[in-house]
Amino acid sequence: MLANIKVQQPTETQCAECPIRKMALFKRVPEDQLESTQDHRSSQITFPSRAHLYREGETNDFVYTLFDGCVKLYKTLKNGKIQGMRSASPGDFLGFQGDLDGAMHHGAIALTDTIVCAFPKEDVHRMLCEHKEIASEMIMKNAQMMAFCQEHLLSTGAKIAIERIAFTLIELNHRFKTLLSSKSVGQYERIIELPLTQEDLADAVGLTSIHVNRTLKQLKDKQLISCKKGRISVLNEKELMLLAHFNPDRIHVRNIL
Amino acid sequence: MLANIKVQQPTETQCAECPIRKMALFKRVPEDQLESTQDHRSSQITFPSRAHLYREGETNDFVYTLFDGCVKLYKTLKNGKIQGMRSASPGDFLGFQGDLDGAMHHGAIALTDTIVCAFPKEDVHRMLCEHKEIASEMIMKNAQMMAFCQEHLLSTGAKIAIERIAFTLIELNHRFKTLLSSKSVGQYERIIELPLTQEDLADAVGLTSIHVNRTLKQLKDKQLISCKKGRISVLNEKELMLLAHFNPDRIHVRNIL
DNA sequence: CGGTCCGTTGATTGTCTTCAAGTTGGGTGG
DNA sequence: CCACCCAACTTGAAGACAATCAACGGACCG
Repeated sequence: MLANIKVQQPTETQCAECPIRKMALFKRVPEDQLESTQDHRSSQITFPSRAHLYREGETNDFVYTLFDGCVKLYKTLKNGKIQGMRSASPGDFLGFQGDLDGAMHHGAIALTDTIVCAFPKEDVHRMLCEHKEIASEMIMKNAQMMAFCQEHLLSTGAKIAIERIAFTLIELNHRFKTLLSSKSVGQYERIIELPLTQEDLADAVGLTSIHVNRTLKQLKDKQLISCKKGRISVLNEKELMLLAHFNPDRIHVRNIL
Repeated sequence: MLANIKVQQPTETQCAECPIRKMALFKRVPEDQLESTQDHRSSQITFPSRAHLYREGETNDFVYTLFDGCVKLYKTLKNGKIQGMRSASPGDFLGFQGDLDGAMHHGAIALTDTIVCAFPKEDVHRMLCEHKEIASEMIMKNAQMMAFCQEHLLSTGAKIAIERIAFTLIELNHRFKTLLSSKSVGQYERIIELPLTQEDLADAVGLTSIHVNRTLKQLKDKQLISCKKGRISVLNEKELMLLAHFNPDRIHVRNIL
């Protein structure tokens, strides 16, 4: 469970000042009510890279809003094969599933040092009832996750290796780029280093890391990406988007509720 | 068999009498308020087999609760390849996506003659705000759809052909079985004919229909299934579940909100 | 009776996996 | 500082699995 290495922040960010709130679950909670939502929050917790937030098949008492970092959500088969569900980025809501009290349907492992805001699951029901802004936002977040999951499924089921890999890279790159450009008013690193090992990428796209390695080489030869240990960077977004059949409008959707 | 349980309603079913309401979006709306939700409903609509409820890339003014029948939800790539997202069954909520007014991210085509309850999209916002029971149910339905989509992704990304096919068949069979046993208090056809052509199944699992045909032959040889034109039946659930790595508790989850 | 949709089968090709060995680079402890 | 270690990455060769190409059968329908 939480027994992992967790460190309390010396000073916790207050919800009212939270820089990612505009993309998190409390987006629509009026400023003057934030104090009460904050009561639900048990704490900010940090996880070092490669630590588990929770494990597949085990129960976990918290849900999280990802505050900073990158977290791999994945499932496994009994034969050991892994399928990545999503590389979560700041603002993502983690750990919610239909049977809140049951064993987790997937695992979550930090790809970088990570900070999350934790909420006891027992409060989730109350939060959703008391704040219909949260319920609305939950519906929208879920719709976004659904859109992503379906594009991921399309990618995995109907594209060839190089297209799938291009898709996963360009989607994550696009997501981080949007985040960074909204955080820092000015400019941001034009080239982002995605915190993925080739094996993480292999899990995400449903291929072996060996074949991912060979395919990445093709992409490097075409100057579309660059790699170093545990990092992959997108160099040519336009070409990758074409290769990937990537349309940001299908995934990164503006909310309507 | 599916075709038999469908009853064409000469007069439209009233929400208060709706036999599938307990699994639909209005599950929790108090009896005495049903009249107002009914006002939102524009009509029951029937679609013949192989008609589109809506098409990918086009806009559509309604969302639907599937009342009777089976509907294939799918996406396509520009090269023509199709990936099935889900075979929807009665109680499923269709056509909702984050950008309600935008072009549909997926298409929906009837696999059998189908009856849906249609709701104008412009009322969706109001419905969710006015009835928090609907909002809650929406959140739960979405969690279920998410769980399914993720299992489907796991299946597509990490299993071999025979396992994927077994998974898709046993999952759909299990879903229909649950529906039928709750509809008819007494017994139901023990063997269900799933309304899938081999090509539909191929789309769902991300394989060619030729390879699906060969794999189905293996399953027939093992007496696990039987086929006729446009119908596939599960004969040995237990064996198929093992083959498929299928765990109903991961997908067909009891609600908690 | 011809047409069409769905299913079946064979032969061939190609993508991806598996097995098997390296190599590189960062980190650690002597 | 160097030696060592380990995880991540790289490369080659062989084989498995699924796609493609091609042809045919059978049921249903107008």
